[in-house]
Amino acid sequence: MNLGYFYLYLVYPILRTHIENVLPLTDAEFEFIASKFRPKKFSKKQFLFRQGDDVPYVYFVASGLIMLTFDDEQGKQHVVSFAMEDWWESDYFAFFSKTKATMSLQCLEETEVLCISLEDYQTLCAGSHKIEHFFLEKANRGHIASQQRILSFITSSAKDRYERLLKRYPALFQRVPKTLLASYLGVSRETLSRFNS
Amino acid sequence: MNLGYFYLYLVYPILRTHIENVLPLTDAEFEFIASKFRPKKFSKKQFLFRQGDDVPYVYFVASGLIMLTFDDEQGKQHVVSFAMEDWWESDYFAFFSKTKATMSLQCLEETEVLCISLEDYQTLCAGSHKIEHFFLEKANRGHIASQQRILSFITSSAKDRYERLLKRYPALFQRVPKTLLASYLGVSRETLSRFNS
DNA sequence: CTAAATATGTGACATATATCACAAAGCTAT
DNA sequence: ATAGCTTTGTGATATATGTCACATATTTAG
Repeated sequence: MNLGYFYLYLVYPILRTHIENVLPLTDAEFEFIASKFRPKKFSKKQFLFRQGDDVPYVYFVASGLIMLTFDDEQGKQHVVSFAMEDWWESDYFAFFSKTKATMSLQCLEETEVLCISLEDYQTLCAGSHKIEHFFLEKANRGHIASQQRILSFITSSAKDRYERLLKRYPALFQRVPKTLLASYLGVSRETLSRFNS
Repeated sequence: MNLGYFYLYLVYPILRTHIENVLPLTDAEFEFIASKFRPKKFSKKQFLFRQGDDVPYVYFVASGLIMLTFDDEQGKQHVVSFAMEDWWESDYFAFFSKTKATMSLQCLEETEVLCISLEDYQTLCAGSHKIEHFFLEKANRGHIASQQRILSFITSSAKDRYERLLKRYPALFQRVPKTLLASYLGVSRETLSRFNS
C-alpha cells in the first residue's frame, strides 16, 4: 500500500505531525500506524457514541470539537471534558474493558476524526514499541492533566476556575455555549453568567 | 544474580503479585524488573519529597499509607490523593519532565516502598515490551480513576462525595485524620464533621 | 423571511458550605 | 503521670452558589 493513499485524506498528516511531536517516525512506521486508523466525519450534534452503547473506538480529533458528557439519574447532563483539534478522546473505561459506555461523546461542531478499534490498538502496540511508548506518554499526560483539574476543584472557587479556563482556552468561549462551560466547571449557568459582572 | 536475593525483602513478592494481576511473568523477566527497583522504608510524618525538590522516583507502596499534597499561596495544605498498599504514586509531572515538585509526598504511617528512577524506568520500558504494557495499563487506569473523581466533583454535593468515599474505603476513616479527609473531599473540616449528624 | 428553538442575563430567594471561636477528648513524648 | 500538641465537635454568622422565574437576544430550520 502506498503512503500517498493516506494523504488523500488531510487528516493523516495531522496525526503524523501529532505523533512526531513526541517521537520521530519513518515513512514505513507511519504507514503501519496509519493503516490501523479509519477516518470518519460527524456533523454538529451527532453522537460518536451514547451512554449505554458499545464504545468501538478511541478517537483522534483532527478538526472540530467534541464533548464527553454524563447524564445522571435525574437526567441532568454534565460535561466531563471537551476535545478539540489534536486531542484524543473516548470513554476509556468502556473501551478497554469492552463494557457499555457510562458517558456519551457528541459533536459541538462538524468534526473529523481518526479512530482505532481495540483490536487494532492492541495489534499496533504489539507490533510497534514506538507507538506503545507514544500511547504511554499520552496516558501519563492525560493522568497529569486530570490531577491538575482535581486540584483546581479542591483549591479554587468556581470563579477562579472560570478565570483560569478563560485565560488558558479563550477560544472555547467563542465555540461553546455558556451552559456547557458552566457544566464543565461544575457551576450553574446563572452563576457563571454573573462572573462577568 | 539470584532471584532469591529479592525475596529477602518481602516487598518484592508484593510487587510481583501486583504486576501479575495484569500480565504473567517468567522468573527471568521479574528478576530483570526487580533489579531496577530499590526498597526504601519511611517513618510516619517523613517526606518522600517536598514541593520544590527534585522528584527522583516513582513509588510503589508495598505497605503503609502516604499522601500527595499541595500547599497553596496562602500556605494552606490540600490533599490531592492518598496511596495505600498496592498503589503507585509520585508527582508524575515533575518526575517525567525532570522539573521541581509542585506537590509533596508524605507518610501517614510507617511505609515501605519500592522505587524506580526515570533512567531505570526508561531502561525497563525499552528492554521489556511487557512492562511497558503494564505501565500503559496503569496509566490508563489512573486516568480513568481521575476522570471518575472529576465527575464526582461536577455532579455531587460534598455530602454525597463523603458518603461514597466512606462506602468505598471504610478503612481510610480509621487510618486518616478527618482534617485530611475533608481536604481530599474539598470541604472544610467542620462541614465534614457535621455530615455525621 | 419567519417561526421555533436555543442561549443568555438578571432579580429574588433558598441552601450549602466556609469561617471563626471555643471546649472537650485523645495522643505523645518525656 | 503530666504537659503540650493534635484531633474532633458544635454554635453563630458570613459568603458562595443553586434554583426558579422571566425577559431578551441569537441561532437554526424550513
